[in-house]
Amino acid sequence: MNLKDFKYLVALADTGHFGKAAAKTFVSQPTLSAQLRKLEDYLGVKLVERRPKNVRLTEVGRQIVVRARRMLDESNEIIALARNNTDPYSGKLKIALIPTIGPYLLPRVMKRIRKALPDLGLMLYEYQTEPLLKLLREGDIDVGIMALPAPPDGLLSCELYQEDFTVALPTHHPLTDKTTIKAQDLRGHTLLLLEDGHCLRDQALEVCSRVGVRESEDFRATSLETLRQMVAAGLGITLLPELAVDAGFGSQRGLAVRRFAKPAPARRVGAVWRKSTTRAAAIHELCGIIGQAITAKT
Amino acid sequence: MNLKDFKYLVALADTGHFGKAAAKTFVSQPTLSAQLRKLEDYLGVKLVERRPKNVRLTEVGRQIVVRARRMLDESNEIIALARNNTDPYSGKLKIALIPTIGPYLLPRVMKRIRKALPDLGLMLYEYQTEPLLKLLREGDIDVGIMALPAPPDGLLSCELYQEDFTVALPTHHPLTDKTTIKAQDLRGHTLLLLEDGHCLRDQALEVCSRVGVRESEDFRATSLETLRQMVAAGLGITLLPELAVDAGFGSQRGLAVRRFAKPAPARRVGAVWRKSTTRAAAIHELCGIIGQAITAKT
DNA sequence: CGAAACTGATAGACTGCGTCTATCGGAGCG
DNA sequence: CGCTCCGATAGACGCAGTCTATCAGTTTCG
Repeated sequence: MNLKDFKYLVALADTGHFGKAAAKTFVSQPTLSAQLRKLEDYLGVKLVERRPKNVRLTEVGRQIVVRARRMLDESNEIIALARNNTDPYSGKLKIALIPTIGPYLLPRVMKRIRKALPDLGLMLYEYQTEPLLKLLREGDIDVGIMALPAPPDGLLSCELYQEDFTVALPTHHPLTDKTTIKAQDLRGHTLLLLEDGHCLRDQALEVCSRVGVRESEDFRATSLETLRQMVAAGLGITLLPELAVDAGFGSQRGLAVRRFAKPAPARRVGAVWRKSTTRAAAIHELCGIIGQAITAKT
Repeated sequence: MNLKDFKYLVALADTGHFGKAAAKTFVSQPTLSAQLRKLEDYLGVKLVERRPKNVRLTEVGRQIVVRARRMLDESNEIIALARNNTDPYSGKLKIALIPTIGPYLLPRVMKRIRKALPDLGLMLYEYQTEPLLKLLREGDIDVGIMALPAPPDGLLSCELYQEDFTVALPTHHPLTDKTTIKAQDLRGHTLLLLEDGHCLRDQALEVCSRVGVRESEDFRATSLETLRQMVAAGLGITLLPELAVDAGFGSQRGLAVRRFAKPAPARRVGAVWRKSTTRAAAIHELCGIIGQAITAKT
């Protein structure tokens, strides 16, 4: 049983004439005749009544033509669906960012992306690194944007930019006197950090642990913004990634930011995707745009 | 684009595994692989993402699978539809009878037909000969039951039975004295007939015109029953086909019936259908049953 | 009433597609 | 580092779909 056979049948139903139906379907009349006979044999039912002057559908034939039409409609819809998705830069692209990047990166790049890839439907998600990687591997999302390095198994990645860490201090904190800060300067100060699961927490700890900074024991921020508020309230200091510094959410009152002395500790931010992805073209384009946007603004 | 390809695709969507999908569709793995690739090439879209451990559908792939499933459902429905109609003695059969036969023949045969062809859905209609033949030729009905001969163009027919004409008289009519009547005996009596269009009218006229019976000028009955009532009321005499005599509709009071002397004038009643009909088997069976029923009872 | 026209069926040949078996290449796993 | 699993590739084969040419049965018209 073949889709073409049903095309022939429907054409015959429309024209009531073998020759015209054949012309309509761009085959010879014997072909249509034979194929229709084959279909009738296969179904074990007479579909049309051949009459000297024209052809009339059987009762069963009529019922079957209804279904056949629906089938052909579906097939056309499939073709249309495929045609609309032929453009590799169209369709949905599911992209997840970690919480310490998303809110600060997106405002800087979304406008450019929309302009460069207007047909790309970006679906944005926010997950911490571990669940993000899990969803990525399972195919629930197409791209992850996170701190590199990413585990190499089945994944590819591309660095988008590096961002230095900065030190966020209460306005009247002694360290505000310095224009640049060295890691050792942090010794003895109380460090406020994000809760477990945020990679930024681990990165900050790695910077500070070498010089013996002690972490505030009874506090774990759930987001960078609350962390920022706590620092402004004078409860301690923290490290902020560069992109998060200028984000003008709420007021910056009570908060001072100082850069590290070169070479400043930094993290690499990149995009990660499956080797086997079908959206490589769109992803590469996306990476180019984001990289360009960040380096241009910095 | 082929239905099988979509079967492969759906199987792959279900199993997430080329080998298993191939087994499920009873082909080799390379076959399924090649056909799927062909489908992707044809549509110009990647449908599945081949991953080392299992396979995942593309976004487009998922959308297409939905349609593909619908298509396969339709095709299965078509097969089921055909299977249920494979029995030539099932399905609808549209049968029309002329008014002077239908009400008298049907009560004698319907029970037998239902018993012998329980799956045959009889659709019954009543038309005079001319419109009946028109509908028959156009395929709106499958069989006509009428007085023979039928015009031969594109039609076949089969005699079911012969029925003698009888003379219907008011109870106290002089002709009731005779046990059998000759055509000449009718001379000088007033003949009541059906309105134009009924073939029985023409048949009765043919019997009587040779002997110079005059028809009542201002009266045309619309049905045999009204005709019968008029005769019983003493307004004239008429000819009744044999089958209509014993039909016990209403009372027979005031009505006497006499047979013609042999050879009695008669009409042949038969079934008529298109040469090109697809229901020949059912029709032949039907004719056999009706013929048997009538000859058995007579 | 007979010839022409029209319609669908049949015959026979050819081509290409779908299918198979055998094998490869690559990735993950112990 | 070798084993295993999975999908892709190669090459051969056979049938199914298609074509052209022609037939057979009806209808139509001069």
